[in-house]
Parts: sequence; structure tokens; C-alpha cells
Amino acid sequence: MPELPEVETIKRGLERLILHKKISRVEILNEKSWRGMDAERVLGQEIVEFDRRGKALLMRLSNNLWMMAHLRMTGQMIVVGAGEKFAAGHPDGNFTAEMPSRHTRIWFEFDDGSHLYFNDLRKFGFIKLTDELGLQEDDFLRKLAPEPWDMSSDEFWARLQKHPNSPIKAVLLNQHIIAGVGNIYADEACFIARIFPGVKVREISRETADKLLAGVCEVMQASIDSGGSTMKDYVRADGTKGSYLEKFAQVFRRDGDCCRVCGAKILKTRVAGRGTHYCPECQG
DNA sequence: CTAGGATCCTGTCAGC
DNA sequence: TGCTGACAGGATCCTA
Repeated sequence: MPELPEVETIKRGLERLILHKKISRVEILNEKSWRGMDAERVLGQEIVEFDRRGKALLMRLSNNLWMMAHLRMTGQMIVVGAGEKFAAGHPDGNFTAEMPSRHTRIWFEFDDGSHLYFNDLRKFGFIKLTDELGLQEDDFLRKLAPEPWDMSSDEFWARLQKHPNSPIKAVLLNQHIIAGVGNIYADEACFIARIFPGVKVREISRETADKLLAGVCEVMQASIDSGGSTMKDYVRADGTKGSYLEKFAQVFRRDGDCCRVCGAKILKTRVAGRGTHYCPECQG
């Protein structure tokens, strides 16, 4: 899925395009993509506030209900409005398809005739409608750890120590330990800290842990600054893509290519059940 | 409690 | 060309 930087990119895009628009219609094409209260309760409501917690996107309505969206692996948010189109999330051909597409699971119409589409090829993602209390009690949000820039070096270290036998990558991916990190940024941060993602936490020095936390902040901030790794803005006719991967990625999906630091060939293996990219020299 | 694997789903791609 | 299995930017549930 979209990781934290992609969700932040979506949040900013939606803020720019649909803040204060009134929902006049909602269509649920896949029942399992909608959770919580009845969808009819969004009708006639304006979207008055956007927020993001880790990889979760929050939209507050004028009746004080919240729509919480989690895009999981393949979710996308696409706005088609008057002269302006915006899409962010999982990158695939659906970005350019006619909306709704065969992967559209939910869509909204606003009273100015513009639309918001929630696309999700694998149907793991969802939008949940809930009141304030329900939001507070939501299991995912309740258990979500602080974001990397809100976590002190001491706290990160303390959280690591609870999982001495886990590979460091599994810990970075665990949203109860640190929020927002996914497969791309876990690999990239490990490269920055010069550590193999499969190394167990107990083998990691305090100094390396500090480098990891700083690395996570660095790669995610760089990605946010470049529009996430997967954003397209159709205002520009060619549909410019978020540029993080091309511009900054050192290892992710670069297996077979040369390390930009030492020239060794980047390898791919499996750690914590996920495809994992690393430089065998720099991260030996 | 922890750690690891299966699972939810659809689609694509490499390798016969 | 057609099939088959592996894999995919995530999180939860189940098992040991």
C-alpha cells in the first residue's frame, strides 16, 4: 500500500480539491469496502477536516462523523473535478482509466458535480464511518504507535528492546512500534543505517538504532517533499508521477542494479515475509 | 506475552 | 500460446 508519505500526499491533495464540498451521492460497489455506520449518513454533509494518523486517512464531516480510510496494499484515491484531476495511492493503470473503473469500490459525488473514487484492486482496504467515540475506540488507531518524528531516541530504543528476537525489518513494519513505515521505507532506512534488514534486534547497537530512526524520518520526509512515490496530477497532461522512487530510492526495486555508494550489485531476498532489497557490501 | 506463517483478494509476470 | 506458481508499497488472526 501507500505508506505514510503516500497517504500524506493523498491528504494534501484531497484538502486542496474537496475540502468543504458537500456529498450529494455515495455508491458502494463492494460491500466489504465499507465499514461502520450506514453510508446514507454522509449524504448532505460537507467534508470539513482532513487528518492522517500513520497510514490511516481521516475525513471529518459537518455532522461530526468521521470517515477513516485505510488503503492497505492497493488502495487509491482519485478526484475527478472541473478541469482538475488528482490521483494518489497504489500505482497502476487505473490511475488513467475512465472512472469508475473495474477497481472502483466506492465513489462519492459532490454537489458541484465532481467525484471522489476509492479504488482498490485487492479489496483489502476500506472506509469506515464512525462517530467521535468510535474513532477513539478504533482498534487500529488505539494501538498505533507514535510517528517517527514524534519519537525520541530513548523511546525508540526502549520499544526495540521488547522484541530482541525479531528481525529489525519486522519491527520497523510493526505499526504498534512505530507508525507509518512500510516495505519501501523499511528497506531504505536500513540502507541508510548500513544494516541488513534481517538482523535481529538484539544485535543492534544504540548508535545503529539512532541512525535507523533518523533514516526513517529522512526517507519519509524526502518522499513527502517529492509528492510521495506514486502521485499523479492530471492537471499536467502527461500525468506526472510522484518521483520518490526514481530520485531517492537506493535499494527498493533496484535489485540487479549497482549500489550508488559502493557499486556492488543490489540483491533481493525475503525478510519478515516481505521482499527485501539490500546492498551486500554496505549492509553486510 | 512473542514470533512466524496463513489469510484476505485480484492481477501480473517469469518460467516452463 | 497456455498453464502454474510466486509475488505484491498491509494488517490481522491463528498457532506453537
